[in-house]
Amino acid sequence: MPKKDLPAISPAETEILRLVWQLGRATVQQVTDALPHNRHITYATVQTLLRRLEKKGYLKHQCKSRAHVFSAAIEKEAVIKRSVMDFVDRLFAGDPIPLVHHLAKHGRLSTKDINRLKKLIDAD
Amino acid sequence: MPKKDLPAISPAETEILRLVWQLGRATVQQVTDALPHNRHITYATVQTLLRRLEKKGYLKHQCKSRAHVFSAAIEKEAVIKRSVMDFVDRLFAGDPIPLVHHLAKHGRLSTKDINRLKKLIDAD
DNA sequence: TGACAAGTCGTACATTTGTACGTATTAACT
DNA sequence: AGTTAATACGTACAAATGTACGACTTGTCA
Repeated sequence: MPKKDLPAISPAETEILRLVWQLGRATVQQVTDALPHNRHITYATVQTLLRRLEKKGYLKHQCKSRAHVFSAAIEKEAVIKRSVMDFVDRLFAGDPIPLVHHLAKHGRLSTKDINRLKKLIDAD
Repeated sequence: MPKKDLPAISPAETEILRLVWQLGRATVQQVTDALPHNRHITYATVQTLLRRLEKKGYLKHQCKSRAHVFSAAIEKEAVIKRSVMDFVDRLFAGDPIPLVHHLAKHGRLSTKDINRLKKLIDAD
């Protein structure tokens, strides 16, 4: 059983963590390059965030020549689960329906998406 | 047109703001009483959070005798919209599908809910 | 009319967060 | 072997955050 009490993760850290998940494994440079173009933080900042994520237990790294290659230290699913739950609790008192409803209403979820989801659920 | 650049809202503040929305209008005491029982922060803390929310422009208050009665100063929908968008951007690169999928997979959304949502969307 | 309870207001303070600089180190190329 | 380009590491620091205390104020009730 993995540790249950991970330190909280801040918004900026979350953003960086997601990039590492997306890249699978990545150096500071690669994460920096993967930032959205409208997001302006320096290499050094990304580095700090990665270090903090590692200290908190979310990431680990191995050395590939001079550079550190970061990758997930704990299951992405677990992190997402907690993040989503926290978010839904805070903003929607724990009820996810209004959240999904909101997404649907604001054009972020199409009827097609809904059908897709239905299939996903039925497949369980 | 209302102000577009509201100061960011912190997690603890979000929690309190939601309670005010839920209560409609409420005193510090009422918000404190409305906290989940496992949530242990004092009256004074709630008060500080409410004050900050007001300074940031999310709440306003009127005086009812000795007590301040707080209520929303800007549309709840707008706040939720921004919060959800930020959250989805950070954790899911802006794609809401994985979020809903996650909710579905973890028993927080039933097939019935999905159907309800479908109706909601179709009704638009 | 004087005490009390309820409430606000100013303030505090340790921690976390966001952002980053400069220095030391080292692989690699000339 | 010396220079360079890349990288980590220690450190910084203002602002935001989470949490709360104590002093002052005032409506209320005996």
